[in-house]
Amino acid sequence: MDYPAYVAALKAMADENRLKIIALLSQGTLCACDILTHFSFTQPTLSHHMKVLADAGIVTSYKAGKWTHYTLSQSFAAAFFQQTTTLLSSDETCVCEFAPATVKAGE
Amino acid sequence: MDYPAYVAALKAMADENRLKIIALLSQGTLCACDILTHFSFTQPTLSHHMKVLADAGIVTSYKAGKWTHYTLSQSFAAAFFQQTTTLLSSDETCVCEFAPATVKAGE
DNA sequence: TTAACACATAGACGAATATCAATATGACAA
DNA sequence: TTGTCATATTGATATTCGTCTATGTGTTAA
Repeated sequence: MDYPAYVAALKAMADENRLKIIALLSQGTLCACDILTHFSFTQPTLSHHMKVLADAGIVTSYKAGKWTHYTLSQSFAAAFFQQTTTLLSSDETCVCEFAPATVKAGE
Repeated sequence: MDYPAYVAALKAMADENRLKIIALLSQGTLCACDILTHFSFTQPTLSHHMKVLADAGIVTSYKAGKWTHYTLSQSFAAAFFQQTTTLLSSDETCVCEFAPATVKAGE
């Protein structure tokens, strides 16, 4: 289990506005100006949120003329499902891989 | 789609230490002292993390003598899977429910 | 070239957060 | 009762984060 990668995705998703952006993009590609019409924050704030989502690999983007188009990454969606399943399924043995710590037997 | 509820879960999960606590608890119930042996932070910090997880409904707890036992909530796991599916599946029409905004047709 | 548009970047500010040391609470044991 | 153990709470600090205004960059149109 790659905890840092999964945490990065969770952090990027853990904002209501970014979550709604993801929901919008799950319907298909949109340009920034179209996304912005659904929210009340400013354009620089949207630009910041899109950068967070792009840095986390959640969305991809390409420029076409004046417009930047954003698309939800399908490989992200697949990886996120996989990691969620790995985390919450009890028949995984990945749990103890992250810290031997000081687990002394019988003490 | 209950965005605030899903965001609350994501925020609580978006910390590497809490994620590892969830992974530990996916194997079964543990007391706070057992969880603590897997980490290098202090006991008050663990207490804080467990409160965050409990407040988000991710874990439940009960006291037995001196020990507090924590268990991963199965209803949380089910709800989280459901919400993740709803968010990332493109054949959902829940996307536009959160903000009519100023989407003027043709302008 | 000049203006308007779409978007990004810089810098600032307040709020939230992760952590710690110190202390409190409550249960059990001697 | 007194001490020890398990856990929670308090208060402080450093960092991160979401948002804003102001400005920069690059594209298209007149």
